[in-house]
Amino acid sequence: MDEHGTCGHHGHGQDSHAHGHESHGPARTADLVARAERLAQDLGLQFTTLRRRTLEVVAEEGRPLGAYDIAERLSAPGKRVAAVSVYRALDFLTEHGLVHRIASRNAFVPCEHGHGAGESAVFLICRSCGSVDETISAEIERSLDRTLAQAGFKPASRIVEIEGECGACQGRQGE
Amino acid sequence: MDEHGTCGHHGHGQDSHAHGHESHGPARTADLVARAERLAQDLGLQFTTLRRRTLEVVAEEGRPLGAYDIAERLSAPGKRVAAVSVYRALDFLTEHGLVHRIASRNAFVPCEHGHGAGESAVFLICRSCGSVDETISAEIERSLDRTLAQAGFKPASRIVEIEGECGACQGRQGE
DNA sequence: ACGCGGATCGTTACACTGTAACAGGCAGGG
DNA sequence: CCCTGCCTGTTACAGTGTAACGATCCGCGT
Repeated sequence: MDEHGTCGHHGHGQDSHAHGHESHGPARTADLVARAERLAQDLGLQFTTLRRRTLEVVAEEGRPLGAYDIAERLSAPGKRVAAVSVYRALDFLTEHGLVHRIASRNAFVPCEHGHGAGESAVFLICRSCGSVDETISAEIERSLDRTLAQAGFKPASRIVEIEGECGACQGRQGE
Repeated sequence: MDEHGTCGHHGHGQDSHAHGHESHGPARTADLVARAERLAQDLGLQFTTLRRRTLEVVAEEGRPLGAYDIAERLSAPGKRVAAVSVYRALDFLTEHGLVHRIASRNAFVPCEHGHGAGESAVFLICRSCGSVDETISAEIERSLDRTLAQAGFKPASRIVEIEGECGACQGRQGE
């Protein structure tokens, strides 16, 4: 159930295509942790060990992780971490834009660029390799804002998730 | 936990704003059932009693219903309908575009306009009254298509769900 | 030092969401 | 009639998420 096939993408970065995640690994993780520490410092919040480790686990994995998966990875033979604790840590992390929740998968991914928590992202979820690519398009935001204004609707949070096949997986089709 | 406050909306229907659901009631229900019967006729599918009643229940309610809520409404003192049966009926109904699943709520709403199952809709979910408004914007679709093409991503299904406050609820704020 | 309040975390219990597997029922075709 | 395919009923179970309570830790004012 693992084998996440290193979906390379390629992203000729137009329109602030903010990913470039060959090997989601430790680099991004360190960035995220640093951002979290700065954020906690500035706002007087507590970036506790559990929260840091939760963030690290999510960031190391290159694809969406369920809360129970995270709990499992955080647990050690003598030291079990309950899912409920992970949920609380995830609440904190999502509130401050450090991780995103993928509603269509009940899973979580690290935020792959430094946008504030208020912005909206588009998630491209590959059905073949399971990778998630986070992009931002000002054009989409504009169209959405226009539609929302027409409907007299005041948005609080936006969920845009596209399922399909990523560029890398279209090459090795049916393989 | 009910009290769905009759969120009237109003929708000055620009950009194919396809709702107009003052009182989601029986009218829409009959339309949907008729559509389902035609569809089943044409494709040689079975629009069974369970599927029809499930569709009716979803259509009568003006807001997202969970599968277990539907099961409860379909059950009678001596005749219990299991949730798993409802899920199967919902699978059928969603596959053919008669109802939509709201991923962020794990709930289902009737399709409020006659688009084919392939199209993509934008769901406006009100946090105050719980109503869901389904709209379609060609502009948003174009922006999305452009972004997806740029990313080399081949979409299969699209989820666009905006949470916030609907026009009607903004009037009676905090009330 | 002491107590206090607030936030975090551990633990248990529970509700809700969704699927797998198997058996019975029902219609249509040979 | 039997066989086949689809739908449904039933049970069991896995996965997701929250409520509630207690313990702990930490900073703060006295």
